[in-house]
Amino acid sequence: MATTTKAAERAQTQLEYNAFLAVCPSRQLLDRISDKWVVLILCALGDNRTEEPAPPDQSPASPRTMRYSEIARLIAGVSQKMLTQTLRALERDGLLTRTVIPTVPVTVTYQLTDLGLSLHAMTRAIRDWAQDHMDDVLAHRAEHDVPAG
Amino acid sequence: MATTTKAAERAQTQLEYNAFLAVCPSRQLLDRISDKWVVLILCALGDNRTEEPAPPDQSPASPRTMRYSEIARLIAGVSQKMLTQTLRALERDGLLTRTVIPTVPVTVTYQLTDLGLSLHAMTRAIRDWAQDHMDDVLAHRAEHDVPAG
DNA sequence: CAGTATCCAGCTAGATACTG
DNA sequence: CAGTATCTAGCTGGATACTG
Repeated sequence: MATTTKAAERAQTQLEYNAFLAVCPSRQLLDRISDKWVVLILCALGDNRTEEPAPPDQSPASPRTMRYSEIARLIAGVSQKMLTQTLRALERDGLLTRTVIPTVPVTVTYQLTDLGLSLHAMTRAIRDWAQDHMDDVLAHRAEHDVPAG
Repeated sequence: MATTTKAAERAQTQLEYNAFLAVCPSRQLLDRISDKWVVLILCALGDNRTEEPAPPDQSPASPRTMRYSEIARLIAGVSQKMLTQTLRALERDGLLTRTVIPTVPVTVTYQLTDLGLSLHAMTRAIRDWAQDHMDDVLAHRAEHDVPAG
């Protein structure tokens, strides 16, 4: 079938593609953190106090536990659909725990697991990088965008 | 206009949303690394020798310079459109340099800048995390997916 | 070889309404 | 309060064809 010539080529390269990805497991994680809501939720649960080092004597056992509505309020721009969907995915992956408290109006709390906290450390490192270098990136971008000069 | 009640509420929360993001610059970087091609290109240019520590005496000045077609071949699954588009975006952000050599069939090479290399260090750290913990994630996922038990 | 331009399918994610 | 379900618009990204 000469009709699938281009497609066959693609299929061939797909094999190399997979081989490359096989040695590059970042792809697996990529699918997880490439979702901006994942990172923002991680950010919210792992570092909900804004850059503020909490006084250790006030809340010594800061559980970093947040209710659904708290997360929704903090991240705000997220829709219910995306928030629930992302939280469930993270729960499924063992990055956070979901606790249902059968009160009259049901209460649900979320908390990062150790695994989730370790990933949060990664994303926080990236955020630190961003704080250090984002100016450079934006400067380059602006310089590259000069109309004509 | 009472017709925009819901929209108005959203607009309100958007403000909080932005405020949260304002203190969380990871959003800026997220838009950059949330693209899987970005990470794969970074991976290709920053670490094209597969985990293999190159002998320092063989290629002491390993320039990590790759031609367009080399990158295309390594990542393969990427389309020309996405590859070019992503490379240009990264060049615009100062993460890599694009060099055009006016040979008879034009030659174009790409190379990470120091800035790009530092971001690559971040993504490599994440890849290391993935290698260490992805099994846990997959185990949790499988356990969570048990049909009925 | 490297890139541009166009067309289009598929997924993402937002809005809305309803439930326990 | 916390979620589920549905509909849909918009963006992403892939295929294809053409250029210098």
